[in-house]
Amino acid sequence: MFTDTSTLAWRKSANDCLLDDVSHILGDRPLGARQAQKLRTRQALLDAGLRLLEHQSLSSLGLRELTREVGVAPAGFYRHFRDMSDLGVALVEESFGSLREMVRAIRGEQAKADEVIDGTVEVIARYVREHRPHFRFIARERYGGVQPVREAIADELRLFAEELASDLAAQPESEGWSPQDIRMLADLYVDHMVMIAIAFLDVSPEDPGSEEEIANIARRQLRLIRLGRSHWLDD
Amino acid sequence: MFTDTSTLAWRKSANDCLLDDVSHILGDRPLGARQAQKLRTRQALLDAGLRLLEHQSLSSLGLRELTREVGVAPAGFYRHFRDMSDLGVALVEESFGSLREMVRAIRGEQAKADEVIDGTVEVIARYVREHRPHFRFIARERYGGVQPVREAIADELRLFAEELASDLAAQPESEGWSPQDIRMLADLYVDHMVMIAIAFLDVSPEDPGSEEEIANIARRQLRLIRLGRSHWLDD
DNA sequence: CAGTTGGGATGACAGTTGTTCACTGACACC
DNA sequence: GGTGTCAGTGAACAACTGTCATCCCAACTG
Repeated sequence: MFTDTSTLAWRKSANDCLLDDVSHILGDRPLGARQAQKLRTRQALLDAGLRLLEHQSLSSLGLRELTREVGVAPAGFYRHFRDMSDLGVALVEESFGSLREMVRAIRGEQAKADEVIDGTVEVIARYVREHRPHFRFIARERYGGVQPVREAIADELRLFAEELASDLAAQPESEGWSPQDIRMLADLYVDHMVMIAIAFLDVSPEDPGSEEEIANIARRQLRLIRLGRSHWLDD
Repeated sequence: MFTDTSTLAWRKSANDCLLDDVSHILGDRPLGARQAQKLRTRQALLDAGLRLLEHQSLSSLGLRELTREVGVAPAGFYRHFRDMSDLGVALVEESFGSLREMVRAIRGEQAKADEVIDGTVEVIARYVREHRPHFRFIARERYGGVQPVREAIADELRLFAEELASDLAAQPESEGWSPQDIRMLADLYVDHMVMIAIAFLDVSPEDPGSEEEIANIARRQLRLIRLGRSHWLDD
């Protein structure tokens, strides 16, 4: 009798607002209700973590605090993650996963310079708008207290910079550029795109006025960098 | 008999490597051994905090952990700070205090563009070299979990950007520039100087090779921005 | 020289924390 | 249909946390 009620209580707390989100991961194939349930609680831990991390940093997030939020016994946490920094790394992957989608949109289209800049700023704004908790987490932990998480973020950003560098190298404006210079330009761009995203972060909640102001500044900054790029080989 | 030993033990732990550091604050005037002692323990708390914060973030630093390090009773902490974020704000002021000195050195001298850039990068490198714990703290907490500290850092950086903007406005290259454009350039510079400092942070310990490499990249990035600046009004 | 002040020590308070353990019962597989 | 696997449980652990009222005694004031 007790087992039933407790199971139901767990079902309720673990499932709400999750069933749809993971269904596409499971696919149409029967993956076994067992593993599906495990994935669902794992996702519930990640979601609750992201929620709690909106107003604190990972190093101050308690294991019990998290499991309490999900409605799982403290010990259950260890079935999914070795420790808190393990969960943090998983959150990093999740965050950059959703980012990568949006980036591909930009990489694909070839347009003239100003359109690229406008599109870039718009994609950054949209990413922050639609994934604010994710990016807030990234910004907090990029130089935060948990080493493995810091390294995971650094790796993702390095990867991002490398992709951008190869994109830049393929452009006609890069003729005569050394690989090192292209890389330093890519780093400059990546750093500033992160700064732009952070600027959106602090102001965005339903305030289209200042969001547009930030976007305006961001566009001009990117344009200035592009201007410097186009005169790099002038002597 | 017990009181003596405990007092001595406290004296020892609170004073080491501190007596010289605060002497210039106390001045030559007799300030009262009473208040001098208070200042000394306050400073000891700040120093120990900075030491402990080298490998963790402020939100995870415990009050007892800190007082234990200093050799002071836990309750004694409240004589000097209301709470941890109060100490954090004090550390922010301390950090930017030492930075401000070095910045004035750059602001004063007028030289040609490349020399300014080289000097800037050198000053950043020196600041990180000589005040690594301070800057590590700033980098960690700039977007960290403690709101008052975050705001204190943001205020200091805004002040810094405003000073830089007024410097830029006074330069002949800024003729025809709108105040908004000058401000956006100043923000761009400040953000990147912070990024440069962070880059120095991760690599500096007795590795002149990679320090010089970072400096090289930083110089080229700043030069590219300056190039963009000088063509901003080209049409 | 007394009296007051206040920096600091003390010890206990009531919670909280991360981690481990044996255990259970629903699922998956043969 | 029986059996092993394993996600999740709940209790117990020791260590830790911030906060408080209280006392001590050196340092200041008059």
